[in-house]
Amino acid sequence: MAGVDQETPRHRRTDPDRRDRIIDAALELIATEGVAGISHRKIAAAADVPLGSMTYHFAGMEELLREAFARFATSVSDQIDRRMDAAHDRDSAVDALVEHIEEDIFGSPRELVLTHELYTLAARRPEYRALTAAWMTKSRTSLERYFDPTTTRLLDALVEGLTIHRALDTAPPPPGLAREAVVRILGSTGAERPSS
Amino acid sequence: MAGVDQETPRHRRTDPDRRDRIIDAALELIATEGVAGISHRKIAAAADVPLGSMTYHFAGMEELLREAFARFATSVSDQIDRRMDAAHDRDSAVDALVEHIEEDIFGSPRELVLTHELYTLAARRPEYRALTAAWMTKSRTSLERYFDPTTTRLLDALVEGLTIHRALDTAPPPPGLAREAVVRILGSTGAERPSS
Amino acid sequence: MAGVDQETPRHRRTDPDRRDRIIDAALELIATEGVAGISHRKIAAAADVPLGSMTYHFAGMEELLREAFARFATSVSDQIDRRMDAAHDRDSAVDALVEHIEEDIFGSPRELVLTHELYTLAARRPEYRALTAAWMTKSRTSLERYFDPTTTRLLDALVEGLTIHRALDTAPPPPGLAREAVVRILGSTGAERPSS
Amino acid sequence: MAGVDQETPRHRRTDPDRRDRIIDAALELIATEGVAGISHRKIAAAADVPLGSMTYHFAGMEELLREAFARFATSVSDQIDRRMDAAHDRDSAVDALVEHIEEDIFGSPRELVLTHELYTLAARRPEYRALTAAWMTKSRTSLERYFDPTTTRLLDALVEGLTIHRALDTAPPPPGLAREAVVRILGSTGAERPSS
DNA sequence: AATGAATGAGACTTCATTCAT
DNA sequence: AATGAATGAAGTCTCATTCAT
Repeated sequence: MAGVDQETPRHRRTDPDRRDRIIDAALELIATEGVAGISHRKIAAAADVPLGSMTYHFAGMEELLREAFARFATSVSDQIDRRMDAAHDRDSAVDALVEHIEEDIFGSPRELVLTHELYTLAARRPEYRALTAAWMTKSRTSLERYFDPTTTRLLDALVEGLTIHRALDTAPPPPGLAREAVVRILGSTGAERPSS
Repeated sequence: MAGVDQETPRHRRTDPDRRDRIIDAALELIATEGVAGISHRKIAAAADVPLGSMTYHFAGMEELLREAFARFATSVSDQIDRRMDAAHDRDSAVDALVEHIEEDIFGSPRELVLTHELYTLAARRPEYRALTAAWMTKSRTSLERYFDPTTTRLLDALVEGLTIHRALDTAPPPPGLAREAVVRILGSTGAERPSS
Repeated sequence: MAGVDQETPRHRRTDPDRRDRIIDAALELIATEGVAGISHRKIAAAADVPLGSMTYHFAGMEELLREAFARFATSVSDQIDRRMDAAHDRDSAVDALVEHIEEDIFGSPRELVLTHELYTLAARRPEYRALTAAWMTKSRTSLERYFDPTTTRLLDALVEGLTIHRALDTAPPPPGLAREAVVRILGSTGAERPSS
Repeated sequence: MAGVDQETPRHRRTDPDRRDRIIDAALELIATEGVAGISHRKIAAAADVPLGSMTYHFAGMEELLREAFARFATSVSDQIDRRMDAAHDRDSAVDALVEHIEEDIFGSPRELVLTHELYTLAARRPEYRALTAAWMTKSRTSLERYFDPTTTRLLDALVEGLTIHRALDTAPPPPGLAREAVVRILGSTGAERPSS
């Protein structure tokens, strides 16, 4: 199947990467210019596909947008999952969480920007809310390996708030803030971490 | 000559509210259609001003956008300020905070949406980050009447995270979550407050 | 449905002369109204193509302008070439040159005007200087069939100067001026040429 | 009169420099951006006068353009006049002429460009032809101090042609070309200059 | 006499989509 | 199945001019 392009098949079968390439290009372009700045033309050029392909593969910009953000939400929600996966106990989970807050998002403008683009879409439209809700569910599932449901919810919200404030402020937060936050949310529930 | 124009003056020469009306119309339109969906034409129509007015009063869409969000940020950051203003001690401040989380934002799709549009802009561009940073500063100043600086920062971040998760989830959060969060952040610092 | 469109196909899909027609229309409009007076709209109307065609076929007004003047420069530089082609010896070449000065340009306001529009562009921008330089090279090549290089250069300059002064003066020049000029430039070089 | 601005005259008399400043600014802007690129706005900004002044002082762009080019034509035609003025005999007049060809115009993009803008206008419209005709008349009068009328006309045309070709070519002309041209036009009329 | 405010017209360009192939 | 050609609608912005002051 794959890899038999050379022998001139009578009917060139549909190029399976085409769609993927378009979606990736769209995502990159959204990161750069915002949802407000994209267009079929720009995406087609970035993906190096003919303009006509765009409306052939996707019914409209709407559909493309939805698929692009679905891909993004999945990929980004894998992140905290991997971090929690790598942790082996509550203590290292806390460390991982702090690192996540302090590095993952601030370290990547691309993700920061795409996250907000998605939130903006989700704030207005239920279709996208499905994406953000699934993302949250996945985050929480990851966290629940080490924390009880309520603590998990609070930690999840806290991560969100700290991350956003870190990104949207002009001055950096005081050092150690993230850890302090986590410690307070944890309170006396379960094993307490001695001051690191 | 032709027509019945007598009542309306041919040229509305003086209209000092013009600029303001345009800004308000822009904000309303952004709430409805998003930054991606606005245009000079639509805003002009909504504000009932000639299209030519748009670039007369604002050097470009950029300038209009910036002024619109400046107005929004100011108005919305007054909100928590007023809530804290109305509180008279730490306990009622906590109550106010919980109410703020549970009502202010979720209660108004307009504000939720505009907030995210602004965050998206701010994530990409420093000019807008100035707006969000000022907003955060104002929130914190309000909170610092009742809480120490570190607690304030954490509460502020928590409010952000809980609000967003509330808005971007498809299921409502468990009741009492906001209060539980605040209580944990407060921890044993200062006044006791028995578990609600 | 409404109207009597039956005869005309709804969408004129294939029209291979489209680009050419636009260039011609542009040139004619420049002759009439000047580079300062043209616009996509006017050219589109003159060429009977949709406005949207303009930037579809040409990346911008710049590109259209360049192609239009390239066409013009080529067509006009063919002129003296043809005249020199028709001459069979030095004497008839001189006659042809005099006729060229006295008739070709003054005889056609269109060419006069377009020439100056091109010169104005070339005075400011190297891209257009490539056109005028090629034109001059071609003129000189034509003349060098009958005259040595230095004489050719001088004749070429003289033709230019006399033509322009003829066109930009309000009174006609004294009769015989062009011939006198050529005779002087030729001087005693080569064949004598008895006073006509 | 001049210099009594301090004592608050009851009625601020019309600022006599205003018109001049506008004309100069227009000329400079035309040199930079071309007739095609100017506008009331840009000129007003460059002259530092209110936009409203423009149509107050000049009936329209037409009038301003005419005055600007009248000023330019006068100033530039003074140039050769001064050169001929400085010469004291036929030989030094020839030297001055050669210098004029080789330096005056090529030395100043501004003048080159403005000259062509004027020629372009004159090629199309008689009003501007009056300007170019007067300019030529003045040039010829200057030259007739040293040369007979026919020679003058030919020299004048030659200067024109050589200057233009020098400016519109991409390669520089062979050295000594201008002098060779003048020598040939002079021919055996009057005193001949030995090859320098 | 002079000008700031305002605007309708029109400038160039980009766009999503359609259609014939 | 896929796409190059084409276009009508709409985008932002600039403009000359008018008018009230």
